[in-house]
Amino acid sequence: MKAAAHRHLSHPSRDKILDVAEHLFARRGFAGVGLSEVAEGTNLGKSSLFHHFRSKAELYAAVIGRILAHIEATLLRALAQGGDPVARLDRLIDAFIDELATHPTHARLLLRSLFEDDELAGDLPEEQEANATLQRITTSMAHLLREGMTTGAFRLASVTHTLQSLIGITIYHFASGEFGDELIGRPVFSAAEVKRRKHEVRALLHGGLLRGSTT
Amino acid sequence: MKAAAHRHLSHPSRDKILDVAEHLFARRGFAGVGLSEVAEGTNLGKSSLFHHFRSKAELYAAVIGRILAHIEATLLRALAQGGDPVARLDRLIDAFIDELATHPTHARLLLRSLFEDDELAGDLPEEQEANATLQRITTSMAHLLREGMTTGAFRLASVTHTLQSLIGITIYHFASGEFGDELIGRPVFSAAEVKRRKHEVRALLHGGLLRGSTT
DNA sequence: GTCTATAAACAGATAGAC
DNA sequence: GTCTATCTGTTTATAGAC
Repeated sequence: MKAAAHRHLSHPSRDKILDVAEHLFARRGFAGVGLSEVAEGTNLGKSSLFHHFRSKAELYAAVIGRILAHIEATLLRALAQGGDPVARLDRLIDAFIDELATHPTHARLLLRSLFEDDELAGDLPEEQEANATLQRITTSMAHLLREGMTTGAFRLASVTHTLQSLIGITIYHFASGEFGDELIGRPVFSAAEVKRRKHEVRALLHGGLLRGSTT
Repeated sequence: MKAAAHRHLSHPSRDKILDVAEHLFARRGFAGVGLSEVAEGTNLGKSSLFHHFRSKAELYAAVIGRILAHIEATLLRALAQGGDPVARLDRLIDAFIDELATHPTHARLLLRSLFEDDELAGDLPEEQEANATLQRITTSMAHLLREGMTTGAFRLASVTHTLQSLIGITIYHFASGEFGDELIGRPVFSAAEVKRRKHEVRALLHGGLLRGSTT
């Protein structure tokens, strides 16, 4: 108990570094951010960063790990409330969208961590823990889909492809930045558009795009 | 006529640079690629790159512009074949998926160009032409959705949110890299999985995820 | 159109004082 | 735990010979 508790104690400088790095990495990615910028944003010297993180890669992995842990907690809380598969899926999507809308850096970082696999070697313990968290998230979502299909609540489909579609629909939208804002016509992160997004995604998942067809 | 034709003449070195840069930028993004790598991959000296492109940003914009032009041509060809809105949407999605599957760099570059707006200033003529192409693509897709909704072929929904969903479902999947491969269990770009993707996306768009509901 | 050489700025990381 | 100073390598870009 006590051994794990240190993770949640506040380390002011460390947390400040993580906060600043999270915003910068979300905007410009791993390679696009210099440690001098991070130092500047934290009012610390560049060298002080290396007291808290051994390398830039470790800092990046820590940022990703922190948001994945937060997302996992949010989604598991939504799933744990029970109900039939349809109710749980609706709640899961709503919770996911709320999470991404509340933390505008998360969608971009999540998307980057999924397809910037080339930037990191993958050998740091922080990266492996982040990958494990990601694994657990996808596994619980896949389990829900599988259950819904066996009980007949969901149409029979490929679980993994459906999972990819859910990820694409939810995460991409909140990562689309200026393009999304201009396309939608209002800020993607505004309260009204977040509410509309939930409604639109739910409608698409429930009934598809076509009218009155179940093909 | 003759004035525009020079765009399509072959400029061996220039095209080779674009090819090499396209692969590198797709993997590691704008900031993650050094011009020395591009030079190495083309068997040219670093300085020779500056004879063909004024700056790294211009090279990047040229890469993005080239793939956007290719995608626009592909999608317009699919739309031009006519038919009712449902037929045209199905053909559009199939053509889009085929395009992304045939050119594995495109999904990542497209996604990056949508949300790496911070990396480029946006003032180069190459960037503005790329943005105009992107605008035309989204406009024709929006037009199709609007037509389908007014004729009653599609369920009434937000055109722009539906557009975002279509983009997320199609592009993200082919940009998901190792994560996607591991989730699906087979290479996302394998012929069998591309075929399955088309089928799964069509099923989701036609009937949604729930069984026998049209809510 | 490609090359060598070089400039000038910046990167990540380390040493050691305080 | 933060600092100054420094090392080493790399970055984009330019100048000018061929």
